[in-house]
Amino acid sequence: MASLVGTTAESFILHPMSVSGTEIKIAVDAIVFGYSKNEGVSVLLIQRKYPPFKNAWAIPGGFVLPEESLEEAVRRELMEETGIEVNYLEQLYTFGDPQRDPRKRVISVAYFALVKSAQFQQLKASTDAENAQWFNIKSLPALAFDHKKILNLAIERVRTKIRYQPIGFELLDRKFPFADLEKLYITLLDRDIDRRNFSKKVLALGILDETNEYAKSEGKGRPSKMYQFNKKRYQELVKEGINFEI
Amino acid sequence: MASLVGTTAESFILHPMSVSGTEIKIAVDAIVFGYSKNEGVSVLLIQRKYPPFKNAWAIPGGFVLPEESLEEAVRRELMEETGIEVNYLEQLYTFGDPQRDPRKRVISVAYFALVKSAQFQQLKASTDAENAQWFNIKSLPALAFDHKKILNLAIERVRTKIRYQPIGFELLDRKFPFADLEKLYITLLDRDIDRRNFSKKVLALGILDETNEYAKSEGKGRPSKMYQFNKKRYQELVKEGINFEI
DNA sequence: ACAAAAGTGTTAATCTTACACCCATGG
DNA sequence: CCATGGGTGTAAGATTAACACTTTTGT
Repeated sequence: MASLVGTTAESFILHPMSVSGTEIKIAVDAIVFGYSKNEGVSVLLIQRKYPPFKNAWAIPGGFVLPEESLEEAVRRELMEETGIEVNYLEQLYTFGDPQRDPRKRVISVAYFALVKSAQFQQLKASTDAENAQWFNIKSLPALAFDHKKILNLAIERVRTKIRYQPIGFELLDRKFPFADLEKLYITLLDRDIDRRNFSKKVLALGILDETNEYAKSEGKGRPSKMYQFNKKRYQELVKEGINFEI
Repeated sequence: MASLVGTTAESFILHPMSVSGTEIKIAVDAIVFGYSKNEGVSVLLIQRKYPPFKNAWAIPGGFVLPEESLEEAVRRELMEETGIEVNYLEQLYTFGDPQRDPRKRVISVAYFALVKSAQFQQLKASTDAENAQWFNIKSLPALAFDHKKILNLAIERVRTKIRYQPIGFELLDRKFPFADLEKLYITLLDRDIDRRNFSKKVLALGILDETNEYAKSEGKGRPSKMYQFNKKRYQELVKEGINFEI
């Protein structure tokens, strides 16, 4: 049987004693999204150190260990490769095409993840993972393997899902000015939103708590109230059959 | 390394020489839905011949072969185990909990599938797979492994998806009386539908062709026109940005 | 002629969209 | 006092929901 050295998919090396290759390896990959008001939506990529696709950018991920769940594997790999802890994690799709890895059959369970705005900012500065980097989704590099396809699916999923599930809040800080939420939706849906209609709609859902804090002004304009997402309330409302839709 | 005899997950046997068990096996499972006007929604299950869960009912599926895609694996296993060819196949979710199979680590990529009404009827009669059987989703037996969870997710997915994708047609015959479509929606959504509003809405989508055939009467009532789903037209409309929603 | 299911239109209610002015702050 | 962004209400239009009688067939 083929034997593998190392645990991350992007660095595995076929051992010289490899034989049949009938064994299928199972990996996880995670498309991590970050958001900031100024830069919009970014994804976290890592640069490969080994062939194939040496030096190409790729989605972080790696092989699943025998005793860990898929989600644990994702969180472990993200920590190892990028030093990040995500805030929201959801299974996206499983990619299993026999040719997707040129070396060997690898089936990859892809996840997408969201990080809070503050953490996204912070990570940008950290020196933790030198070969990990955020890329704005409007200017992505070429990607290794079928990672472009995975990434496109993830982007589409987030765009779609944000309209009927309150996942947008997972990209903002815990407390945020209302305008940030609006800007996030404008960015993701790529169209203008009427501020009045949007705020009426969102506030009518009853899942945002108004805090008594105000945004520190950035030099100009009226400071805005800070809001926070009330997850408990949201879950209660879901049970009562209310449905989020924007 | 553990070695496995046979290809179907529900019948695999650990070879006496098994050692470490660090190898993860990859399987596919498929929840196949059938529908008939009289019996409503059914799923296809197989009865296990080997322990664990010997004689319990289970979702059909099995291990992925080294050279086949996941979807090919599903179709192959369905043919082998139940003799069925499905009409619609979509990936559902990947189940990877380390404890889900008591013997060994098995990650399963679950699919759901839809078969046309006529084929569903026909298969019920066929003697092809003696240990395969249709069960109405309202009276399901206990299931092996975590298959109950998988099945529940599949049911939920179909119920949700039928509201925004035209997958309902995949459960009916190619030509069907309008009332059958309505009854399917009533069954799946589990609530009454106003016949006039429903037909207005569906016909307004412009994706149903009226044929010049009429349903053979079943003894009483006015015979209905037969309709058929125009998939090509639907795809054109999707490109133009129209969206199906019921 | 009656029982059973198919076919069809109108109105009220709800939801969605379009639209513009005043307010609070910093410079 | 000006520039900037925050905060807010109303009316028209579009969509959805409620509702019942006529037609066609078999018996």
